[in-house]
Amino acid sequence: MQDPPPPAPYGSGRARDPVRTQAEIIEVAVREFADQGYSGARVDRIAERTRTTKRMIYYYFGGKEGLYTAVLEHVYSGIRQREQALDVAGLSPIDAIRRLAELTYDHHVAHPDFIRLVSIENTHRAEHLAKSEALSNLRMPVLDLIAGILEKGRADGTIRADADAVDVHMLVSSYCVFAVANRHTFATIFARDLLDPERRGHYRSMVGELLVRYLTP
Amino acid sequence: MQDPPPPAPYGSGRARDPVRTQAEIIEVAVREFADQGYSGARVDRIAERTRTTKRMIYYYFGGKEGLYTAVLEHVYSGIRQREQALDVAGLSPIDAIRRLAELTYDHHVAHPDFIRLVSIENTHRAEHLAKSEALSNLRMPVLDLIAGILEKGRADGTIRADADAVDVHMLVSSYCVFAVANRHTFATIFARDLLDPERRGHYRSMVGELLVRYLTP
DNA sequence: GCACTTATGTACTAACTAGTACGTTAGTAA
DNA sequence: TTACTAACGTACTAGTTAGTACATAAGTGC
Repeated sequence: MQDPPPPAPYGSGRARDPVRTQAEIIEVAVREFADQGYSGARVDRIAERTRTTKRMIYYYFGGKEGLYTAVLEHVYSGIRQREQALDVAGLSPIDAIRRLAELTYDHHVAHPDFIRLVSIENTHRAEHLAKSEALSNLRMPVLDLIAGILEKGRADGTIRADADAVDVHMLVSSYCVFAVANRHTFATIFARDLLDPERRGHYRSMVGELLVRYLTP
Repeated sequence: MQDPPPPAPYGSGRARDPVRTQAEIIEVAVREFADQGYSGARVDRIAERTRTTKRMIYYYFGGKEGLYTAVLEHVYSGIRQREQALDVAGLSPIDAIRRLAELTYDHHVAHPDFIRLVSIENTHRAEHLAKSEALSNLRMPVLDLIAGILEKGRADGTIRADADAVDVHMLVSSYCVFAVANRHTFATIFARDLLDPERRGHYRSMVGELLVRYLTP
């Protein structure tokens, strides 16, 4: 009698809800893969942490690799959507670049799982990304935004003529990704936490200034 | 009779050479861990690719984790030694910074395994680095070099007063690490290989210019 | 040439892990 | 209400993988 029957957790019987089941699997899998890497992630552990079973992972995603690819597609579609919401209209080209750099910094700091998954995918030489049709042809909207700013700036002489949109994106990304992706080894060796809330403002304005100085003629 | 005895591969009997045995294990393990990540690496595969057996890995390194830590210590000691050989004497502070940035770029491009292992260690939140006494207290010599350059430049007015050595190192690292670490996802999505030999010169001078512009008062 | 330590090889195991065979229930359309 | 399909759960398996028990040979000191 010290063994009361466990209450049926979510109503009686099974709650059939394929959309929620898949969403929940993805959500848990994002964390597991971001935390443990592809090889370190465990399908059983993911299943445990959902309200469904391992069987459903195989039912919906085919297997570990399919689930991982779905996770990549999920997080990339997230950043793509947020990039489309970026707004720098009404700013001068220089201010627009500064704003873009700072917003990118904010975004990356706010989404470490995305950065971790990108690092992990690079460890595997982006082979899953390349295989995914949904992803390998993905053009990121931020590129068009940058190209527009640069063009305007070149026209009014506030931005150097040889500025290239992909390079600008690379500069912003490298700075923002590093702070998140290499946070732990950097902190261990140089005793400085790049994401220390007290230094956020400093590092945030730094990337803006870095880009502005680089792009000024 | 169609089964000729396999020739003893390396002289007759066992060649006892503990130094070479350990060195060979480390060398093979660097590649395996850099290629596959910590969880993806296989102790059996490492053993296969050496002239010794798995038993020796456990004899010398205690286990997979000990071997991985030894690999980290090995590659960090390598970069530390090469940093000590950096020579920017006789250059103006500005030229010294430019040179330092470009040499760091060259170094990182030449040692992708190191960058990959750092990424992998960050995936695991630098827990092995932190545990290793040999590594967690490691001060990188490049920091003193940068500090010296900045001090000289502040004195003669060629470098802004608020420049910080750790931040400068972070700027250089972020750029150089990104090109190697995120090469694959970047190439897949933006169709540009950051390590394309034809673009090396461009990206090499870019990091120098980036730093010089940022540090100019 | 003998005792002892270090280095090495072979063969094995316990535990884990991705994946599956098989059965069952909930909703749906007729 | 019945036949059917999509969604789900349980119990299992085959293969892998880190780690070990045990035996043995190569040097070393005397």
